Amino acid sequence: MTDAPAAPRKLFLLDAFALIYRAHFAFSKNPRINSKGMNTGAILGFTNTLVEVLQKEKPTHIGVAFDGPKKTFRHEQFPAYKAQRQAMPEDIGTAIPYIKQIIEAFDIPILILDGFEADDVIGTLAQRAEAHGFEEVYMMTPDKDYCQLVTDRIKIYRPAFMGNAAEILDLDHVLKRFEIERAEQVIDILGLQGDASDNIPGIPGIGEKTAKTLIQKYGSVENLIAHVDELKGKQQENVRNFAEQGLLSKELATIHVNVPLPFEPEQLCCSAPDEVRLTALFDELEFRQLAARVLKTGPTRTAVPISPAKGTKSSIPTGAGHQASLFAPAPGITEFIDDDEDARPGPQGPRRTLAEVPHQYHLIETPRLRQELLKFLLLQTEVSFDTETTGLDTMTARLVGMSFCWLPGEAYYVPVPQHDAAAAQALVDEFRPFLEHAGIVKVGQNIKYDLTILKHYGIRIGGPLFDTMLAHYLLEPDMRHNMDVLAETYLHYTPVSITELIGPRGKKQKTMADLPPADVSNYACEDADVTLQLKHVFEPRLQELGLLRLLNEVENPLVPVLADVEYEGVKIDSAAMGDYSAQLQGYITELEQQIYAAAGQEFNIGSPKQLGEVLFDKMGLGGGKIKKTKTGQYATGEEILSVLALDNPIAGLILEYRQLTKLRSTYVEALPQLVCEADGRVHTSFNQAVTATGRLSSTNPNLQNIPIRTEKGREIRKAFVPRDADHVLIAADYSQIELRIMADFSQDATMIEAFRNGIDIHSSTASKVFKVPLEAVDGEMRRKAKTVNFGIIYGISAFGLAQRLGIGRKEAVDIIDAYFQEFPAVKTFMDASINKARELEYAETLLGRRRYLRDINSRNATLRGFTERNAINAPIQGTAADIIKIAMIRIHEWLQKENLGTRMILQVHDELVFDAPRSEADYVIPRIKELMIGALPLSVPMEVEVGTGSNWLQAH
DNA sequence: CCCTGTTGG
DNA sequence: ACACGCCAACAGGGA
Repeated sequence: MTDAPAAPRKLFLLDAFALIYRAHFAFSKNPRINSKGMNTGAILGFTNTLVEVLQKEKPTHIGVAFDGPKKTFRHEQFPAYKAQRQAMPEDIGTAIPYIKQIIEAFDIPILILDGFEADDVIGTLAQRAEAHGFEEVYMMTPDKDYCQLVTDRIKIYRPAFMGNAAEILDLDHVLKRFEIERAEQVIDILGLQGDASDNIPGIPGIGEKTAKTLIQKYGSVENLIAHVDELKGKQQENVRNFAEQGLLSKELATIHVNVPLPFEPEQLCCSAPDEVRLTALFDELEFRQLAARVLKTGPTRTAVPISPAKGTKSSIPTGAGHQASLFAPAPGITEFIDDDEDARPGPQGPRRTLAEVPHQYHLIETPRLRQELLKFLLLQTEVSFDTETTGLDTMTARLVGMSFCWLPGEAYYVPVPQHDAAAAQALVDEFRPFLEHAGIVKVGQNIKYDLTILKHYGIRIGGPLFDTMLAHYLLEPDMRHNMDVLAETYLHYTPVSITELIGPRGKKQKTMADLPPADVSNYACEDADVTLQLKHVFEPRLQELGLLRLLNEVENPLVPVLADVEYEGVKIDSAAMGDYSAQLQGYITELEQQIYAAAGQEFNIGSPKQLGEVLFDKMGLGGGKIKKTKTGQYATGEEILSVLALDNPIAGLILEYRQLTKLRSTYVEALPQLVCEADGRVHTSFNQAVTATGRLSSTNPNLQNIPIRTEKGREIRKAFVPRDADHVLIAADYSQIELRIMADFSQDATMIEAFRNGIDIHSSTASKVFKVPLEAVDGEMRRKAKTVNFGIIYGISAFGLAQRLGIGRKEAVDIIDAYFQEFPAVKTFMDASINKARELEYAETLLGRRRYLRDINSRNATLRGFTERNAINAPIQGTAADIIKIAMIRIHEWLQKENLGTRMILQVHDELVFDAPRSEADYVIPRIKELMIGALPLSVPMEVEVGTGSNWLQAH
C-alpha cells in the first residue's frame, strides 16, 4: 500500500488591527455595551470573525499578526506615513488585551515583531508557507494593499461583513480589478495614485483610472519616469516634479517579505481551544450567545411562549384563513431563542427570520372577513398597524393595503382595491370606526407617515399614538431608528427586506401595487407584528429611565401636529422667485467677469480646489501663512477670505459670488421645483428623530434655513406668502429662550434679575462685563456681550471668543474672567453640568430627555472637551426644543377645539409660523403668545414676539 | 461617495 | 504641540 497523500495544508494569517478596526466601526452606530459599561464591539466582532473562519474554513494552520510596537522603517523613510491617522479609539485600546487573551485561549500563535507591521509579517510567512508546499494560504484582511502578494496559492480572504458574504480574492480577481498583468504591479498603481488612509501621497493628478492606464502602458513607476518625455502637459509636469515622491510612495506601499521571522509550521498548527479559559473570558465580557455557539456547553435554552395579550379572549377570528398547525415552529428553533434580557442585544449571533418563527399572518379579502376583523379590532385597547403604499412621497402615494396586529405573532392584512378610487375609499371607510376610535392606542413605526396617507382618505386617526421610532429615539437619540435594525437588535429577528420584495432602488423599481396581495401580506403583517413587539420591549425600558412621560406627553402627541403642518404646506410665490432668479443671475455674471479680470484668467470659482490654486499659487495671496484643510487643499472658507479681503478685492468678490450662487441654487431655483402640483404649496418633512438634542429637522426642502441675515438673502422670505389675499402670515418667536433657560438652570441672581426686569440681556451683560452703567453701553460693547452670551451656552474657550470677535487672546481671557466674576452661578452651573455628566455619562433636559456622553471620561483631551461642551449645551438646546414642542401641541389642540381657520405651517426651532384668516389674526395672536409663554414656566418670564404680514419677511 | 462651503437657530 | 462653541440640510466639485 502506498502512502495516502497528505491532507492538504491550509494556512490562515489574520491581520489583527485591520480586522479589529473594522469590527469596531461596524458597531459604532449601535455600540455594544456590557453591564460594566465596557464597549465590547471590537472584541465581539473580531472573535466572531475568528470563530467563523475556524468553523467554516477549518484551517489546518493559523496565526494572528499584530503591528510591532516600535516605529517601522516606513516612518523613518517618510515621517508623515500614517501621520494623519487618528489616535486609536480608546475602546479599541481596552479591547486589545482581551483580544490577545482570546487568541491565546484558542491556542493560536500571536505573530508580532518589533519595527515591522502586520502586513510584512503576513507577507513573509505567506510566501514561506507557499515555498514549503502549503496548498492554500489565506491572508485575512480587508486591506487592498495585500493584493500585491496574491499568487496561485496565496489568496486574500475578506471576512463576512455587515451582510456581505465572505469573499476570496484570487489572482484572477486582482489582475482584473487593477487591470494589470502581474500582482506586483499593484504597488506601482498604489505608488502613483497614493492611499489617503495611510497618507501615502502618490503623484498629484493621478487617480485610480490614470494610474491603471499608465501602468498598462509603462509597466512600472520607474519605467514611467524614464519615459516621462512621452507624457503630455500637466501630467508630464507632475510626473517630472513628483518623481521622487512617486518612488517613495511605491516603496511605502510595498509589503516586505523578508522579515526576520522563522517559519515553523508546527507552531501554526490548529489545536483545541482552552475551554475553561474561554468560558471565563466570555463570561466576563458577557458574550452569552457566542459562548453557546463556540463551547456548546451553554445553559439549555427554552422557547419563549407567545404570551396572550391582556384582555383578549380568542385570538383568531373564526374562519380567518389558515389553520394554526400550518405555522408550527420550525424544528430546532428553541436553541436559538435568547434568554439574555439584560445585556443590550447586539446585531450578532443567530437571527430568526419569518421562516423560522411561529406566526399566523392572515390575508383578509372578503367583506365578511373584514367585518369579522373589524369586530375584533374594536375589542382591543392597543393595536399596531401599518399602511402599504405605492411610494414614499406622501403627496402622491396611494394606499395598497393595511395590516393590523394586537397579539405578537398574529397579524392581518387587508388589501385595498387598486384602479378604483371609490372602492378604495369605501374599504378605508369600513375601518373608520376603528381608525378614528378615540379609545384604542395606535402603535406604529414612523406613524406620521401612516397618518398622512390616511389623511388623504379623509381619516383622522383617533386615540393615543405610540411611535416605536420615537420610543427608540428617546432611548438612543444619536442612533438610527430603522425598523429592520431595531428588530435585529431588540428582537433578534430579521424581517423580510423591502428590497427583496420590490427590488433595488432604480428606474424599474416595482411598487407594492405590482405584487400579489399574498406576498404583500407577509411583509405587511410582519411589520405590524414587529412594531407591536418592539413597543413591548421599549415601554418598560422607557419607564425605568423616566422617559415614558416625555414620550407620551410630548413626542407622540406631536406626531399628528407635524402631520398637519406638513400636510398644510406653505405657499411660495414662484413668479417672484423667477424674477429674483434672473436678477441674481445678472449679478453673478457681472461678478464672474470682475473675478476673472482680477485673477487674470478664467476658472471655476465654485471649485475650492481651483480657487485655492488661483489665489495662493498664481496670485500669491495670503503672505506666507496659508492654511490648508485636513485633506491638504488650500482652505478658502469664509474666515480666510474675509481676512484676505482686507488686502485684495478679489476675496470680497468671491465671497459675494458664493453668497449669490448659494441663494440661487439652494433656494431660488430649488424651491419652485418642490411646489406640489395638486395644491400649489411646498410640503417639507419634519423629522422628529434625527437630532441628538431633541430639535426637529426639516428636509425636502429644508425650510429651517431660509436666509434672513443679509439683505439679498432676506429677499427670499418675501416669496413665502399666505394662501390668499384674505390671509396673513403670523410669525411668533421666543426671545432669547436659551439664555432664559440658562438663567433658570444656573439660578444666577444677576441674570434672573435682568430677565425679570425686562432689560435687554446683551446690554445688561455688556454693562456688567465692561463695568459701565447700562446707559453707557455702546453698540460695540453690546455686540461683544452678545457673542459672549451665545458662547457661554456652547461652552466657549478664550480662543474661540477671540476668533469670533477678532480680538486678542488676552482680551478674550479678560472678558471671560469678568463674565464669570459677574455671573458666578453660571460658572458653578457649567462645572456642575460637567460633573453630573461624568457621573451619569449622559446629560438631560428639564423633561428628562437624555443625550448620552460616553466620552466624557475619556483620556483624550480633545474628545473629552468636545463632550464637555455637549454636557453644557445639550440640556439647554434640548429644553428649548421640549418647550416649543409643548407649545405646538397646545396651540394645535386649541385651534382644533375652537374650529379656527388658522393653520400652523412652520417651526424654526424658536419660531412658529401660522397662516391665518385676516379676520382671525387679532383673536389668535394673544392666545398663541399665551400658550407659547406658558408651555413650561421657568423661574424667569418667557417673552414671545409676534408679527404679521403679507409675507414671511414682513411678519418679523 | 466624500469634502468643502453656505444657510439657519 | 495640539485643538479650540452647539445643532442641522443642501449644493457643487471631483473622483
